[in-house]
Order: sequence, then C-alpha cells, then structure tokens
Amino acid sequence: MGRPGAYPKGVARRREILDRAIEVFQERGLQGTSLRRIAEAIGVSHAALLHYFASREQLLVAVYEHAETQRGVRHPVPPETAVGVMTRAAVDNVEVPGLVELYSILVAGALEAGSDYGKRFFTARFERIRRELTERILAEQRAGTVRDDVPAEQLAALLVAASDGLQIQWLLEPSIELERTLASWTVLLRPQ
Amino acid sequence: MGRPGAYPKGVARRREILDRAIEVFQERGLQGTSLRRIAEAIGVSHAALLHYFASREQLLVAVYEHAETQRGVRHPVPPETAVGVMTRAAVDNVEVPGLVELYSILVAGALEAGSDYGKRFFTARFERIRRELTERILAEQRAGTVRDDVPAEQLAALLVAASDGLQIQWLLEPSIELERTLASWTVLLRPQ
DNA sequence: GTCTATACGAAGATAGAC
DNA sequence: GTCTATCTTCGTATAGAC
Repeated sequence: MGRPGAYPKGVARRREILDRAIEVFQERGLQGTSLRRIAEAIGVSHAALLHYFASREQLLVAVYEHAETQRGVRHPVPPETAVGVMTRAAVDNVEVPGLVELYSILVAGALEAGSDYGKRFFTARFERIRRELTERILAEQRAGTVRDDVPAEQLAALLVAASDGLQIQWLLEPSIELERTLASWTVLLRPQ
Repeated sequence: MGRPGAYPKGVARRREILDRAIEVFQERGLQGTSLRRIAEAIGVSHAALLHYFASREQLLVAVYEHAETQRGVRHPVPPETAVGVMTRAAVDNVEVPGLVELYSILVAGALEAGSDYGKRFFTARFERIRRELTERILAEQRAGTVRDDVPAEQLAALLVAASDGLQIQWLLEPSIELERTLASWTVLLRPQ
C-alpha cells in the first residue's frame, strides 16, 4: 500500500520528523509548532512532512505517542496498586513541559466532528487504560485491599477522569497539591 | 474607559453577536466558527466583532459563559448534595451539543503560554467551583452524611476533576454511563 | 461609539512537476 | 519522495468614515 514507514529510509525520516517536532515543541510551545517550523528545522519543505503524516493532527498525535513511549521506557511500571500507577503517571506527566497542554489540545480536538484519526486514537487509548486499571482494581478487590461495593469498571473510569482533570487544575493552580490529592483515593477505596 | 457595552446599542449588538455565534457554533462546529462566519451571519464585517471582543478567544469564552448562564436560568440549583450538584451539571453539559467540546478547547487553550485571558478566566472559574463545592461538602461532613477522613478541599477538587474528565470519556465512549458512574461518588463518600 | 475597508502574515492543505 | 507553487482561510491590526 506504499504507506511510509515500511522502508528503511522512510522509517528514519519519520523518526527524524518526530524528534525535530519534539524539539520545536519544547522550545516554542504548541502554537509555535507549525508544519513549516518543523520542516524548517529539518531543512525540507513543509509539504514534505505531509508525505509521512496525513495532517498536523496526526503528526502531533505521533509526537504525543512518542513522548509517552519514551517515558514508559525510562519508568517501567512495577507491580503497584491502581492508585499508585495513576498517581505516578499524573506526576510524571506534569513534569514534562507542555505534555499536558499537548494532551489536552489533542483530546479536545478529538471531540470535534471531522477528527476521525484523533477520535479513534483517544477512544482506543481511554479504553486500554480503563481496561488495565480495571484489571488491577479487580485483583485488589479479590485480595481485599480495595472496597468492592463499587464496580471496578466504574472506579477505573473515575480514576482516569480524576487524574486527567486534576492535572489541568494543577497547571492552572499549583497550590492544589496534585500528588497528595490523588493519593486520597487510597482512603476512598479502603474496604468497608 | 469607553468599554463597549455601556450604551444600549452596544449592549444589544454584543448580545446579538453571542446569539449568532452560538447558532453558527452549533451548526458548523467549533472549527467552523470563525470571526468571518459569525460576522457573515449577522451581516457585518468581521472586524466589527473585534470592537466588542478583543480576540476570538475572548469571544468564545463569552459564548461559553452565555450558554452556561442560560442553562443556569433554566435549571436553578436547588439545595442538594455536592455529588448531586456535580452530577446534574455534568449530565446537563453533555446534553448541550458542542458544549463540552467548546469547554475542552478553551481550557486546553488556557494552558498554553500567551493565553492570559483564558488562563485568568478558567483559573477563577475552577477556584469558584471548588470553593462552592467545598462549602457544601463541609456542611455535609458536619451533618455526618459525608466521610470526614479526607479534607473537603481535596474532595471538591477530585469531584470537579472526575466530572470534567468523565464527560470527555463519555463523549468518546457513551457506553460508560456518565450519570451512574458519577453517582458512585455517593457510595465513596459515605461516612465510615 | 460603531463600523467598513483593507492589508498583513501565517497557517494547513493540495496539485503537479521532477 | 520531495519539491515549488498555489489555494484558501484564518486571526489580527490599522486607518478612517460616520
């Protein structure tokens, strides 16, 4: 099908675009990360980028994925409680400059009509994260360390939602104590 | 200071701009709501809009405020629990087409450097909502209907965050049952 | 105070040549 | 695979009429 990425040179180019895009993004912010600026940093025309990414949105999603993957490599997830996993991820997120902004913009864009790619990506991402968290919570409920009078699926959705929402609140008002507030979930989930 | 809105015509114009903007927004989505399209719907030049709103962002924030105020008029908030207030607001939100998209885009934009107006607006808004919710929770804690082993301020922040985050998840995956999931907070907040 | 006309610069996207 | 050239649209700014 001739999709870029299947051949060595295409793979390298694609990676270079992402690397440069991340640099531009961290130097000039999201609004300064236009196709033209990224292309300029590489030394090609902006139209060339669209050979590897169908749109700016897809490129930015790839940037987000790339940044997230790299972080996952640095901090492999040890066996931990659901609350611990979520809290750690949230704290890690807000420590990467611009990451929450990027995530928020992309998610918001995914809600809009016409954003097929972003919608698919984040729908799948939310589903995966909720599923993983649900598994952890189920195990903890069976072990008796988490209350079981609320379905694990609902707790998972609430944990993800609270984490996303609180990162935003924290960016606007750092006095809210992100980590401590999320850690309160441990108390809320204590068995009856 | 010559701020528009002090004279009858200006007040009416300002309101008309907001009304038309909402219409355009609901018909064509957020991306289709450019200054030029709104102006076209009214029959003025797009530069005229900037006489009443300093930027597109400020206009959209005003649109959001307007929509939110109108909804508040239709559904006055009766004395209710914190969880009830939050759940009702969330359900109301997702029922207005495009409202969560608009809110999400504006909040995400407020996180970006250079967004002074949006940053101020949403910082103040979050603070106000957290404060009102904290008051409600404190009263319920004193009444013994809500657990008091987690500070009311933290519970308020978590409720707001979970509500915001879950509205987004619901838009992407309506099977998660927004209302029922948020209602689970009642169980989580039950006194020990 | 209200508004039109106009211009600027930047953006995403596309077409077609090489 | 990459380019140049171009299209269209956008937000914003300014000058000036009424």
